[in-house]
Amino acid sequence: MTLPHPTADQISLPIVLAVLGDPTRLAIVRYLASKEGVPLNCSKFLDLASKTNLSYHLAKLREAGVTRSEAVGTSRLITLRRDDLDRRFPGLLDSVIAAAGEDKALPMVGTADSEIDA
Amino acid sequence: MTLPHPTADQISLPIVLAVLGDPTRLAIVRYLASKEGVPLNCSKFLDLASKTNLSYHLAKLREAGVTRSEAVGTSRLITLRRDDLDRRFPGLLDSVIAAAGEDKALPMVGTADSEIDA
DNA sequence: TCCTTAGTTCAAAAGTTATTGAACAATTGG
DNA sequence: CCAATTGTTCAATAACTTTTGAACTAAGGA
Repeated sequence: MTLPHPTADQISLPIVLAVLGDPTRLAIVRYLASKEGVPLNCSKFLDLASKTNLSYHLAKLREAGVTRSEAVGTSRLITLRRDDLDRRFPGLLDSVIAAAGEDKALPMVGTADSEIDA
Repeated sequence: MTLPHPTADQISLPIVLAVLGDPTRLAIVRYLASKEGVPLNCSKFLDLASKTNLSYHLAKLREAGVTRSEAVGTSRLITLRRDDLDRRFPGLLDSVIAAAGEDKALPMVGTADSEIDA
């Protein structure tokens, strides 16, 4: 672990909720949850936002304690902090992810808007 | 019901999360949940914020579909939309409220800071 | 070494949200 | 009718957040 992460007990509920209250970040978390166990790098999310903007959103998720980012070579391997989140806020992540799955308005990783509009 | 409320299926997950991601609003929801069934008026929340600011936060909660405000005389009776929220986002409200209950940093209705600091 | 890939940082601009006070309505009680 | 109570609206401001592009670092491969 290279970048600054809060410890499990530093994770704050309002901050987590605010961070998840952004459609781009919610889409990232939803995708991470769907690939749980598989560490993903930032490039997976490039259809959600620009590289710079992704860097910003991924930092927000990391600083809130929602994700863990590990530097490996020039990559960042990003994982959901499910263990810590479940311990701090039992049931929260699952209900958010389930609800996000029902939300047709959320952006999706791997679903180019251009293909839909075309 | 007098003021504009979204219908249950208009309630949006990111908006609900963003709205709950504010400590003042989270404290309001936490208190509403603790008095569930009892409609409360705005004055109950005056130790959280000024009257004007409360009006703003209560409007946000209402517009997000988290609360229902009914005009009765010069009062607004405010209730949690638990039924609609549970239907749309099963488990979400309960896990948020449970987590908020553990959060010592959240402002509290009926606990004047002045008394604590004194 | 040079080039590419992966991602960060910085500063600026744009947009949004929160907070305030003064002025306003609407209802209720005297 | 008058005054008090309850809460809203409005405009201003302050404070954040998001987005952008250009410049940067760091690792890895040819």
